[in-house]
Amino acid sequence: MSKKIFALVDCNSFYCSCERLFRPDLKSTAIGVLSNNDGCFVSRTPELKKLGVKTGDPYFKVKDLCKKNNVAVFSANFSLYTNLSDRVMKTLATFAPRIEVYSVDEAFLDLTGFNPDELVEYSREIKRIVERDTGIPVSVGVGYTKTLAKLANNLAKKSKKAGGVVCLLNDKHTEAALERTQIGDVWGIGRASESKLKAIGIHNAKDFKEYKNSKNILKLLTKVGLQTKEELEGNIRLNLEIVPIKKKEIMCSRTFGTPVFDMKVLRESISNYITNTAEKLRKQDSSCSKIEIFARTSPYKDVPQHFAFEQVILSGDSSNTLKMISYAFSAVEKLFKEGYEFKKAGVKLTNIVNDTEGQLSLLDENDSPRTRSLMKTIDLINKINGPGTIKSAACGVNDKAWSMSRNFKSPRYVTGYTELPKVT
DNA sequence: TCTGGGGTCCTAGGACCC
DNA sequence: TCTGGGGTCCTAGGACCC
Repeated sequence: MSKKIFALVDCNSFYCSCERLFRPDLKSTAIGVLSNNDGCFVSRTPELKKLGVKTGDPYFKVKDLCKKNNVAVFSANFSLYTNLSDRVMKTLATFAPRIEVYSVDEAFLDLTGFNPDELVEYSREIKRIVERDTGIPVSVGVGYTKTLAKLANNLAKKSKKAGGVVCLLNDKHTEAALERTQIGDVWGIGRASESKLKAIGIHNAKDFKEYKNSKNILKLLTKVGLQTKEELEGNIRLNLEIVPIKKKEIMCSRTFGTPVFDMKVLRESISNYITNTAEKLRKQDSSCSKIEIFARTSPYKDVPQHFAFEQVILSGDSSNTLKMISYAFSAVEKLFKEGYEFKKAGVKLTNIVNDTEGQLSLLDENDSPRTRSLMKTIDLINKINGPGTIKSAACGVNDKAWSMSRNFKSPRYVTGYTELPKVT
């Protein structure tokens, strides 16, 4: 059996590239895309990076800089990005027998069995075709583990010489790549782990790989950190996940466009979040028995602060939106406090179980087959006709005072429910 | 680098029990 | 009442990612 080979294909400045696709006039302009509620930057083109704007920078802090430099700023337009993402993934799927869609802008490909000597060329072909057929520029990294493919991809983005493709399939290349990669840039090593590793003299990926005392790594970073080290050594610890792993918790939270003082309005927002999470729950054929609900004031504003939290235990496992909303309502009544300006709220579903397990139970409190088929029908209608075509009255009407600010939203170039125009 | 958005998983350590 | 041993379950908060 031949050695496994992984490729990671990652879209360059994905959200910005999506906006640019429909605005060719912005070809060499600095572009930035803001998170929900126009909070902070989540995607930046190299031109914007050069101006010193970082991921996570709050927009208001660099507003002047952006104005001065004619930066094109957009509110996130997720339905557009999802739509283009699907096109990219479909194209990628034609290049490998097995593919894991890792996030909206990244996919791992199984290239096991390909001749390693031909993979640079093949990766360039992938890059070329994706760009030709979707208009989205991508980078490709190849390695013997996912972590190495990820590392290769980082270098492909950084190095001009690489032309967007880096393959780490021989020891010499790999050693050099590991040495060039700062420890904090390794996938899975965040800030906390970075400082712990630096404290014991590990500064780059090569130091980490060659560090002999695995027990110490286990102690410092737990098994997750050790797993990363082993992946850098070329030992597979993370496999391709073709079928998405079922989530153990599902969350939805939003910052409000305008503060909320009214319990009725808060209930309406919570109903929407329940609707959103319950749909995800059903999509993975699960039910849950616990809902956590929170609402909070803005910690950045000089107003009376309050963090309200309630959790409700459902009678039996459920994925029934209507039942869950009614439980959530009583929780909101408990947590709401008059006189505070709530700026953010959310829900989290936990105690998630497989539906198949639930169905074996004879408890009356679990969802009936009738309820299940009602929910399935609603999901189908919303899938065909668009989100929110059918929803609980508790969710309110479309034009909500509390909904997100999106002051820089691009027009609706595409919808999720029709074929995209051909991009040339 | 006080990182003003959203989401998920992991684990240390407490509660409880034998 | 204090102490020790050992196990399971649960949760808050840490950590990481996009």
